[in-house]
Amino acid sequence: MQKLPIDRILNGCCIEELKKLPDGSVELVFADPPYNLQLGEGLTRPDQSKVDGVDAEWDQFSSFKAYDDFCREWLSEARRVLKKDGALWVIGSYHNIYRLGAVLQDLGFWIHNDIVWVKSNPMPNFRGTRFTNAHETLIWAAKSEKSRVTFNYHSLKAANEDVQMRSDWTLPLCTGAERLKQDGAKLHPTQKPEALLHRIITATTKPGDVIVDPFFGTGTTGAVAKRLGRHYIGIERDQSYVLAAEQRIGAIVAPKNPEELAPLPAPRREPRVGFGQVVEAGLLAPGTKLYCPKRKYTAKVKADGSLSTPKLEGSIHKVGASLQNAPSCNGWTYWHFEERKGQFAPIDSLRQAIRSRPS
Amino acid sequence: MQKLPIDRILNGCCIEELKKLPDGSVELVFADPPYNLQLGEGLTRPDQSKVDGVDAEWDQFSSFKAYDDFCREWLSEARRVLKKDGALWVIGSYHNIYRLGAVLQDLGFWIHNDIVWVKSNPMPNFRGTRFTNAHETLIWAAKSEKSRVTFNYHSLKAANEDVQMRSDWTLPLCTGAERLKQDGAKLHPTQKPEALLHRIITATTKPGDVIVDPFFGTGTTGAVAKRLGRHYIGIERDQSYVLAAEQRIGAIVAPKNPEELAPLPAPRREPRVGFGQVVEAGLLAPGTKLYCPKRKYTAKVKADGSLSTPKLEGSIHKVGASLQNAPSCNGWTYWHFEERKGQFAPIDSLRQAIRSRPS
DNA sequence: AAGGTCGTTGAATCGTACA
DNA sequence: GTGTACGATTCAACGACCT
Repeated sequence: MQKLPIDRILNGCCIEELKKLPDGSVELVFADPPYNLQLGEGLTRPDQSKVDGVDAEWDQFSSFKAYDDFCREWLSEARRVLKKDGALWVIGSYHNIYRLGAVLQDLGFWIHNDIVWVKSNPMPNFRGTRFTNAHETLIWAAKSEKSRVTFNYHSLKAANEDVQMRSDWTLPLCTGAERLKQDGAKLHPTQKPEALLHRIITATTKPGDVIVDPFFGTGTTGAVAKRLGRHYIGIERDQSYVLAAEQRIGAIVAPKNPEELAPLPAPRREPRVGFGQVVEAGLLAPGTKLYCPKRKYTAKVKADGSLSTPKLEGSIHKVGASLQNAPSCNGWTYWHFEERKGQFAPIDSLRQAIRSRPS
Repeated sequence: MQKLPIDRILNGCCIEELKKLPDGSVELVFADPPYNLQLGEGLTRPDQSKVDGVDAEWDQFSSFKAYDDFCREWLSEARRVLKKDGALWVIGSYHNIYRLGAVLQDLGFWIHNDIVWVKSNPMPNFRGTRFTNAHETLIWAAKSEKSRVTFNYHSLKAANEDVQMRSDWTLPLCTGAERLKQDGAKLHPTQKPEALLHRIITATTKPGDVIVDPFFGTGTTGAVAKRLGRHYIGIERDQSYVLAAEQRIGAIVAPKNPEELAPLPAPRREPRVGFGQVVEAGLLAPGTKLYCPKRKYTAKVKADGSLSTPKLEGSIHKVGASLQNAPSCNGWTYWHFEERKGQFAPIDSLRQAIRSRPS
């Protein structure tokens, strides 16, 4: 049996290189496989600039079946390489995550959680045709139903203000100085933020564990693993990525006392409360009349969470601004509803009610 | 072909009852399918043999296959029943959503978004072995890639503080008075909050549309549909749920004023005004100079409502696109005229002036 | 120095009405 | 059905540059 190529990057195809690794030899696999995006013609922003989309050859598959076959192959090898109590993380979007999830269940992996990476700064939908694609999905699965996987529950809870870490993680994209660049352009189209790997590794591995990443890219997994006192084995077929990753990881100093490394707390963004939620929650019925502070103007609540007057329609803010001929208006404090006969309250009180709902 | 059983609950198996509905007859399917099929009890293999649990892995595969077969059957019927531009929503957790997603993709449904329902008050994980399961996943998919589905973009934006609605929705569980009870116990184990259905229905249907829910349960879909001026067809095999749903929906008063239900119209639904009309109306004299936003390019207004530069002639859109070397251009917002000395305004403001003229 | 403005960018399955 | 022309459409974060 081969010796495990610890803390090295193997330059080659993920399936072939996985096949060279011995059975039951590693604690964790983290995988960020191709998403099979199948993008159409070039997308432009409203200002006519072009979106730098993912058009790499490695992301193209001819059919769902071709993609499924690919997944089945590398996931089988990943499962073989895992120790009995080992675990797997995969990340994907709606394009591929249902394929991945179904295949890994078929192979006997046992899902513990799926995790939603809620992006604090996603790319908007430029054409106004869909919801902003603001999240990606991760699956955390054990090698089998009987595996007793590592889960550092207490350190996660302690790091998270003594409440259990939830399945929704709000984190920003990988931008700024963290993003690897070459001649000013991003080196890799889909580099993941280190904070994401930090949380995964501190949650589900112990110091000294070995983590295999079969789609190593620019080596985020290796960088975070080294910083956290874990070992990595990277597999990457593009040599320019291998070189960049080696340089990146080489600059990182491994810690002296990995046991002391705490997981990242999970700050939860205060969710935006829109007027639509007030209507959805049944706090104001469609058709209810709203009044401006001096009762001079009125508007009607619509079922979709907009306001209407005989001449105007739009958000609580836009309609308020138009009526006053002002550039802007805070609709929450401008619009009032009749709470009791002759008693008016600003609709902001209803937003407060939503914010303080059971949690 | 049968008449559509509008605003009724059909007491029976979802597949059999769906089969009775005519082809291409409804705008939306919302489905909250059961996913306890793989949990041992009540599970039968496709061949109806007993599960003995000796061969755990084969057994698991067999149970996934049974669930997939079930999904394929009801999703096929759901797709058949949908109009050409119809759409489907399904909700699930990690137990079943990967099966559902993969099957619906295989059947030709075209995913537009997946949506994460982030629960503001989830049940904690009592044993401390996993992350708190704090979300469920919804998939919004069109009948096919070519479908032009309903998406009330402007309603959603107005309801959400004038920013695009994202794919992560934070909403509380269905609790309190909204939760149907019987002798103090919850009547249905997985009753969904009305706010969730409210957002789905206002986002992706128009008033008067027909919504089929093949797993009707206690009728949340029907209740919200009725309140929003949409029609429903519920299918439910448990008669006690049917009775509860009928009572619940019967107590709801359908809205009187359709204008309160209408989605915010897109600006483009306003009557089309050509640039020629601006010139005809004398709002811009032939020969007037127009400027691009950065004042880099200029063009002259011609009497026939076209633009000219020394090298180019054509519509406001074509000339703008050519100058920028862009595939397309909205001339209304690209071209500016000098309103007062040093003050520029887009020519779109002149179109607005024409639209708001008394006619 | 602190603060404001402007420009850039990120895993994206991103039109439609009319002739 | 198909081709053509109109014309609708973006949020948050970060860095550069200016006042």
